[in-house]
Amino acid sequence: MLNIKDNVSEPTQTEEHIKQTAKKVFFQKGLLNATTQQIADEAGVNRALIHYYFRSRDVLFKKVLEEAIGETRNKIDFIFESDEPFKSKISKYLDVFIDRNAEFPYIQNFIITEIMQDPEKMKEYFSRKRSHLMKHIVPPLKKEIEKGNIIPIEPEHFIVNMMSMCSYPLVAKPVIQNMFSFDEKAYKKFLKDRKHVIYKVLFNEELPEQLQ
Amino acid sequence: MLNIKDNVSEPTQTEEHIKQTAKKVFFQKGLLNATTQQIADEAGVNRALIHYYFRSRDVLFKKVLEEAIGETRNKIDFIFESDEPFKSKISKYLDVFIDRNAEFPYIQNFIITEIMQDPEKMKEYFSRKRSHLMKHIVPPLKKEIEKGNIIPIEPEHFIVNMMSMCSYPLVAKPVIQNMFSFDEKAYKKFLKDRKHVIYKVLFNEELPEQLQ
DNA sequence: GTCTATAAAGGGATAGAC
DNA sequence: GTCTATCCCTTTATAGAC
Repeated sequence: MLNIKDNVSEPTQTEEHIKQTAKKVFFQKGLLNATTQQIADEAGVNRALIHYYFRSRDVLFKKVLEEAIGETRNKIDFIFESDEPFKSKISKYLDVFIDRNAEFPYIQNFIITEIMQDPEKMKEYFSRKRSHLMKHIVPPLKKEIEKGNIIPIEPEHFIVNMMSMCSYPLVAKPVIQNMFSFDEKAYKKFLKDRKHVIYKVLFNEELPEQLQ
Repeated sequence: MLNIKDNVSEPTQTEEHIKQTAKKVFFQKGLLNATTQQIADEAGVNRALIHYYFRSRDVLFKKVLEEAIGETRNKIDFIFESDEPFKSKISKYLDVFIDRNAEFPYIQNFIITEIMQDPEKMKEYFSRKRSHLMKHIVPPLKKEIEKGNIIPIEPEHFIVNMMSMCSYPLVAKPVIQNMFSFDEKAYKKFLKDRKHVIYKVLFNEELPEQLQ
């Protein structure tokens, strides 16, 4: 009997374990230039196994990055495909975006550095069609502005403001900790407050209790 | 006759040229892991010369980074040591910060990645005393809030909001260009508008004409 | 599937000629 | 000051034993 799984190459436990370890090393630890040896050590496997499963370091890179991007995209699409009010969607988006960036603070750094070294890679990681964020945010934002519920602003600037204020504090964690003499506890507290601060800055009103 | 310059090792033309090239390769091109060969090629000199002038790649790194950080710090200190009104200082700070980030978009990326790989490096790049930004911004910001001129906000969040909205669009240039399908011209126009947008978000009022 | 051994390439650093 | 030649180390990748 023919087993379809033989064709789609069901990942083994070891393969999956290596991938998860690589994700951690690259995006959590920020070791952008981690060697295959480092990843193998961290995963507790022999270095040759990485090549056995992924052929090359580059392929492992791509697999891990695509997976991480895809996960975030799915979460965000799920939020915006619901029929909640716009501000409530944005509130949930802040949660997801902050959480994802807290889990993998170096993923954006990684993307930017990778793309910089070879701009052609952009096309590999992002689809050619217009960003899903644009699609999800621009039309309802314009409507809310027309209705007078949101201070007038170009949608592009609104999106960039939102992403900036979410991403930067997480990406630049060491800089911020140093600047304000934050220990780990103080930094965590600071992050926890960010959601309220960002919501207030974006909409010029307090985050309602039911969205907290 | 004793020449003092012999002691302080006046940089030669070639030495300076290599340093400027390295600055460009690292911070403009974002080639964080540029090899000495790449830098030598870009500068049009022999690779051995880099070692002759700087002994090691690491020393060159540090020199270049310290120089870039120092330049920015001087510009910012100059602004805040004047006796202009607070909002006017912030407006000038936005100019400097956006300009510097536009010139060297990858310097923050570089700092973050370096520090992540060895947190001890933080101490080399930043002085132990409290950040100059804190010193310059926190007291006058509190006063303005008391006077009712600025919407109440924790100074730390104010500073992070400001830095986020300045830095991110420049650091994440390729991401933004892709998301909004911006060509070079559209991206430049977008950046030009940022100053107004950020000022408006920070102070909830339009940027006055005399500060443009 | 997993390991050892080794090939092959790249990159930092230095010695020494000019 | 500048160049060539070379050493040494790291890292990726693969061949082949088990």
